[in-house]
Amino acid sequence: MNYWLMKSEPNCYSIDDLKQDKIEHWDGVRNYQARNMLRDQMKKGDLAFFYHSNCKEIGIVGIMKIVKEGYPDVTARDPENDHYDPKSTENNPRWFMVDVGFVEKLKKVITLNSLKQQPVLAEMPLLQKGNRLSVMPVSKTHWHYIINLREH
DNA sequence: GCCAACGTTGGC
DNA sequence: GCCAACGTTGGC
Repeated sequence: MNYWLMKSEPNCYSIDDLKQDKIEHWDGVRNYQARNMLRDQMKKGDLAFFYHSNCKEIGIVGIMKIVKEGYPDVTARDPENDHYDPKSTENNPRWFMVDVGFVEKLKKVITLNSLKQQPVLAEMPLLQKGNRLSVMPVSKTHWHYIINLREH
């Protein structure tokens, strides 16, 4: 069982959207490192933090689970889509997505700032300088530590 | 294969 | 809106 953190800009797609949709494709990832994780490493049943980036209250806002493993991201082949990539073809798809299911919305956002205050989490990829990956792994230790920071 | 130019991400 | 950090592109 693996743990992940996945970023989304809430004005694009937020935890409230997922709460409403219950299950949604996690499409639009156009970075090879992130693509490889979506395609090769994410397994059904894995859990992931939903992270709001580029917004007023930056941080972890919820929990979701992987309900469908990596398959070709169809938005790459849609010329109308913002993430259209003409180099991705049906026989040789370049980009992948997974399906995620809503698990819970946190009562209170665990802010990026508060994560930075935790020495235990210093090694998290999320907190490393210049890390812009929109999908990244979370260690089991870090996962449980963060889970315990939740307010009930 | 190098690297300059450019685009994007995302915190502040 | 700024800008640092990083990825990608493409000429050579």
